[in-house]
Amino acid sequence: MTRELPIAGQPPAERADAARNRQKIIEVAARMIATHGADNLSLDEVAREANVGVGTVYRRFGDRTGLIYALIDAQEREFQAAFMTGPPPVGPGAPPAERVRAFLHALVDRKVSQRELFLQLESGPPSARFGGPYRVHHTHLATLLAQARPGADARFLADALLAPINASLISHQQSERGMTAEAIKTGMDDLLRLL
Amino acid sequence: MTRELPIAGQPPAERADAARNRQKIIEVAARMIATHGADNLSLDEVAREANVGVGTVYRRFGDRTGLIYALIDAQEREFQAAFMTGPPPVGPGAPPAERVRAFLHALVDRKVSQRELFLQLESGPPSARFGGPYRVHHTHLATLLAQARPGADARFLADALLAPINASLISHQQSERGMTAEAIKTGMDDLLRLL
DNA sequence: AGACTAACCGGAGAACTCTCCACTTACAAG
DNA sequence: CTTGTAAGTGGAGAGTTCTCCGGTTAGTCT
Repeated sequence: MTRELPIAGQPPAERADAARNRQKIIEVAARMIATHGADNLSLDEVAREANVGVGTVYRRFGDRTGLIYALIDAQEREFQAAFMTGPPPVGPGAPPAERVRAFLHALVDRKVSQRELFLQLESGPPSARFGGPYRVHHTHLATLLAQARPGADARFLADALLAPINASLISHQQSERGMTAEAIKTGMDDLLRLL
Repeated sequence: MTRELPIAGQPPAERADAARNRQKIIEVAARMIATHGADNLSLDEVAREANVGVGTVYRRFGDRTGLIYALIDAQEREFQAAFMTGPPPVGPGAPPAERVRAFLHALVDRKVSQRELFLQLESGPPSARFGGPYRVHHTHLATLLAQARPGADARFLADALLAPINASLISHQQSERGMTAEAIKTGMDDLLRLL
């Protein structure tokens, strides 16, 4: 008897068939990326493989970037929970400067581990790059920086610290210059120490 | 009698008809961008407008990004000449720290003034983003930084300073947060002062 | 149960980027 | 001037992303 009760002023819940399709599409896309790589992901092919029309994919996810983002979303929620309400040093409790450092390290790890997906996401339209997650990261970082470095332009500084942690730069540093994730984190530490 | 003399060991010069077509394509593309915006540039349409097959466009410029780059190239050459051999403070003669600052300011201006083109270029494949110009800028900046801040990891630092000066972030800062080019330069100055 | 309707579905098709290759042409050499 | 050929040409077509909309269905209400 788990009927969906209508909630006043709430957008109507997703229909059961639609939810099934969304799930199926995400599964298929994840599988196809695992085998063929994210840059060869064709939404036509995803639709075919999921036994769904291509229109359905677009209705559910808006565009290519939207689907990519859906694949990132689960980890992004975890990440946000970690720095908003999780344990120190990344969560509240530690001194701001330390939280900044922990946050940037965690972000580097995140970009490295989902490198391919972020590469796709970041080559989409700017709205995708700076919407949602970026805004949250930026606000969070700017708040910490305002505490750690009163007087500085925290918002610009946040942009400036976030900017080097982008998938295509990291990818370039790793493949073209042989840097490891650790080396990148060390670099960020140096940068922070200088500040 | 201005015949092209063959130069030993040199790749053969571009044929006259090919040069004409290249020129025509660039002109048409520039005009179409001026009227319709860079993100609505269709290479099919450029080809049609230039009375040329689409194959010719691709033979000349490789891909979409290649054509975009050709439109940026003239100013890029000027820019590189300015910081390699031009007058101080951006050119040689001024102290390294000052040259760094002048270089970053000039780069901000450049990205702002050709914002649309860079936006296109930077949303292409990473090879386009970090090929050619980036490599030159990075090498130049790293060299200056090695002099100005001996002991620091100049190469990483160069990446980190170049990263915030990217077209889509700048575009976002301008349109979404109302920052001017001056505000961005001021922010970079603050960052440099902290270092 | 039956009917109503908002949400959903699928696939044709428009618009684009890029590849391929049979044909054409500029131009250096004889 | 003629000729050989490397360079250049153009457009058909493959493979994408995304839009549109007539037909279908899940879930609710009586």
